Amino acid sequence: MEYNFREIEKKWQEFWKQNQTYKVKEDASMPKFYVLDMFPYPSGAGLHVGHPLGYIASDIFSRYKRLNGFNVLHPMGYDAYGLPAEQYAIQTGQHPAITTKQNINRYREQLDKIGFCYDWSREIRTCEPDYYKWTQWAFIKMFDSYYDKDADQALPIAELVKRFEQNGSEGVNAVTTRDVYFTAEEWNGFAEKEQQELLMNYRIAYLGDTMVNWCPALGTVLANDEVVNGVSERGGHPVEQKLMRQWCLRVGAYADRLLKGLDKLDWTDSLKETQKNWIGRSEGAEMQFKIDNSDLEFTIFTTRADTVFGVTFMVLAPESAYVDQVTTAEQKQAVADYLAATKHKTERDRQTDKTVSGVFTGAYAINPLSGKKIPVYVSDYVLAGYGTGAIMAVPAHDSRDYAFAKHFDLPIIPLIEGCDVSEESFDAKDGIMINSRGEELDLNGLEVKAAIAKTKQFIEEKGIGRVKVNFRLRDAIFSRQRYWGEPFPVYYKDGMPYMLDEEKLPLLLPEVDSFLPTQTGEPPLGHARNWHTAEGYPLELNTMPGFAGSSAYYLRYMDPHNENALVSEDANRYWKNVDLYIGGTEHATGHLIYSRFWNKFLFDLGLVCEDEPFKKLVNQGMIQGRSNFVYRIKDTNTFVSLNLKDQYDVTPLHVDVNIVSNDILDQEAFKAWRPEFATAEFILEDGKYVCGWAVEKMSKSMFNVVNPDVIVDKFGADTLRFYEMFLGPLEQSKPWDTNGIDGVHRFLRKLWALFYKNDQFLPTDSEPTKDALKSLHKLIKKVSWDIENFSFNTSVSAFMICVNELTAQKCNSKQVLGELVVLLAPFAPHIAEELWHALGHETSVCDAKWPVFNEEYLKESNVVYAISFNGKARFNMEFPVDTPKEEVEKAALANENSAKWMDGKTPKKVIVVPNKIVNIVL
RNA sequence: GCGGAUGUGGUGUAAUUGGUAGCCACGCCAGACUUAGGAUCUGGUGCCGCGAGGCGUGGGGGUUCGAGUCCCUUCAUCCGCACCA
Repeated sequence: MEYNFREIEKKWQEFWKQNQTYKVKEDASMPKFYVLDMFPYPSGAGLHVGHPLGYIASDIFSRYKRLNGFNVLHPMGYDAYGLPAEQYAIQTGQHPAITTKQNINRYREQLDKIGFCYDWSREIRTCEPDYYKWTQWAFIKMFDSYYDKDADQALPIAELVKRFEQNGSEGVNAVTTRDVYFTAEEWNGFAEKEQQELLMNYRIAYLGDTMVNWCPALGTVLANDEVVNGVSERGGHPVEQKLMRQWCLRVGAYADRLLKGLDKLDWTDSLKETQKNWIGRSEGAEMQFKIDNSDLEFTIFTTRADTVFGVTFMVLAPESAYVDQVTTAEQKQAVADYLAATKHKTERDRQTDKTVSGVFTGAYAINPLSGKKIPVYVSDYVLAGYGTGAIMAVPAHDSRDYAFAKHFDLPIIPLIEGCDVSEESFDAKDGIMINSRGEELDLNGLEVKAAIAKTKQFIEEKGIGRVKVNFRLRDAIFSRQRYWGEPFPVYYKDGMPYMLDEEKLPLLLPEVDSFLPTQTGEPPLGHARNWHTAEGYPLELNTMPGFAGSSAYYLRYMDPHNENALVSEDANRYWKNVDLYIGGTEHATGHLIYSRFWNKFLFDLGLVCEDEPFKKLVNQGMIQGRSNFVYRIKDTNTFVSLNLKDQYDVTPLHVDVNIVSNDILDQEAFKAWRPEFATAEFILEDGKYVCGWAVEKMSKSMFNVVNPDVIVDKFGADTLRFYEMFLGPLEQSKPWDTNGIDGVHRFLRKLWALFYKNDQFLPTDSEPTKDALKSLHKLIKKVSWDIENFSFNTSVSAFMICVNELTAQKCNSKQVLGELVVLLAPFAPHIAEELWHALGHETSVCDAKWPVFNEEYLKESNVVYAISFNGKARFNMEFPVDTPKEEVEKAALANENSAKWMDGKTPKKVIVVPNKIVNIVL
């Protein structure tokens, strides 16, 4: 019997479906394990061979855990809202729901062929109402909550209102957009609208004014990467910075917890580091500076409080509210011109353009410690979004301030002993302070760190500032002027937003005639008819961004059909959180931050039992494309093989990798590929046409996309699964190279040959040999360790070695082969299932037991030691196992060969190494 | 600029975590059987050298009886973040 993978794979995929082999239920008698893949956005291009890499790894791990007695939750679904479907809709008029559904069907078909153990009864799609109902629901909860700093958690806004009614803002320590103070009397006297506006300052989901890239011609907000040189990437329309009222999530309130939570997680250091940088905690101080001859004062943030005596000017961000207030009449025009100029720069331009620019406001501030008068400037190197949007400039010790000071010829005062600031600033935070004595504060002679501490203490005592921790992490902008996204459960009354009743959820995405913005510049939902509540209040026109639906999806898999809750308490208690999450590193600062935030919020409300969603996270590497080239002799239709091409004047052309095998071109397929090549002629080497190759991104335009279906059809799913793992370490990026897949396929055939020779079934009930048990147990040990440590590529090699050994031994023991099949099941489930049944088992190999490793089988009767002199191995000696070190040492020295190598010298030292080496140092 | 990673045969990689570097494959070479199949099997294959032997993990230095692995330094490549005060 031949290894007919097509028949085998079809047969068992059908069997698993019939028997619902992969369906899981909560079962208190079994330990749970939750393995999750980052769910895909179903794009029109379908899966290429790089996509399943992580899925295969998680599938292996899931199956392994199941064989080890765990109740494994391993679900799959689709992140179905997104831009490409909408853009396709704009171009073709095809409704995004239709394209999305088609794409999902295609994905599913491709996934099914690979033989994953997903429980498809738990599938979710973010664009389905029974799913996005819970996205909308969570949004309402966020709207109805505020972040209490004393409790260090989110609390119901209703409780806050009660406190306002009794005591006003007094004693409330909450995360806010800006500081506000009012009494209970004032609060109770406010009209409804005023109260709502004040509460917006506290809500976790709030309407806020944020700076965006606004493109008036397109009527939409653009992301930074959609803007090039101040114009839109599509159409070249001007883009400006605009303050827009948008829904925001107060992610910043969770900054500290998001940072601290990382310590508990089993993530890679590099990923944790990326998140740490993104959150960007920095300790410093806020300080007030008064404006000369005015009651005005403004606050700055600094991490270098010690350098306050070196402040020679102040700088405000162009967007700072202080700018208008401090600018003098004489400077009004100059400042206005500068602001107009910066307005047309995108944030990205401002970051790339390092030339110094700025303008004097005419105002002077007073240094609160030295009493000196210092000029106040406006410059776009100060960001409105960080700290207070204003800085004290210390040119001697900050390179940006230094550049500014040089440009505007402002004084530079060195504050650290021995530093040279004639050419550049001295930014390092160490040294002894000088030039830092004021009337009340003297920092001279102190180390920088001590000086920072002393200054902080001083300004707090004097009430001119306070210690402050700042985060780089900003609140998430949550509005998109798009159609294909979750509608907000929001309506407007008197210009203020209100939430729909939870019973009214889901608020269905309405039909529209056009997916473009309206004539008046409203988002696409402006086209919807009857887009208002029953009472006639207008509904929100924005939709939610991509990360909304993916933030809590992992919870929904626990209880996907629950109509009354996102997840029931029981299901959540059982499954808790994700034990293993596998996905790309590109989500490090997006999805993985938002999702943690979203989960912590639900945790605060007591709705979920774990405060971190993903315990262990593994990032699989990207699979790049391996392009092939043919070389056309210029102005001809003749193509020359790779190693002869230098003899001609040639143009390399990309050729479809699917008509090339092991870099040999299929000439007939090439002629049929495109009409212009039908008459192609070839100059061959050794009768073959050899193609060139290069590693490039996998994309249609490079003709290097390899489709998993094609591989499955040619070699089988088990070969594909094995080969993807064999390619290299999971976390590493690597090019796909179909060359080499033969080796893995050959291995599966060798395995098959252990069971079948012609039509004869080889395994018998014979007693396993010592050698066979040794080969097997070596494999059990290796594969178990490898799977636990995600070292799948080395496992594949171990399988090959084991099968080679068993073949050489002519092993036919059912016992040994049976255990081998179980070890194989996570990697190559189809062939494993087939052989498992061939061995006489009735039930699925998925329900088998993982073999138990027994050290005894690996023990050798004799041990060979390499005898080395000064680290160089010279000859071998054999000892019975467990010979004491001392005896080995003695015997080695007494050996006649040793005498030759020692040449009469006395050894200085003899070391018996656990690795069976005796090193004699002369 | 800051941070993270990686550097081993012609190629993908491995190395019991400080213990004989190159496992397992691809490719290549030779042979067998076939003979148009990109099939299968066996053997060989780091480099230099006829050889004994020598040299070899990006380069240089160090620790050690012993270094791909640890330390210092340097180069190269890749990936994040980037005027964050």
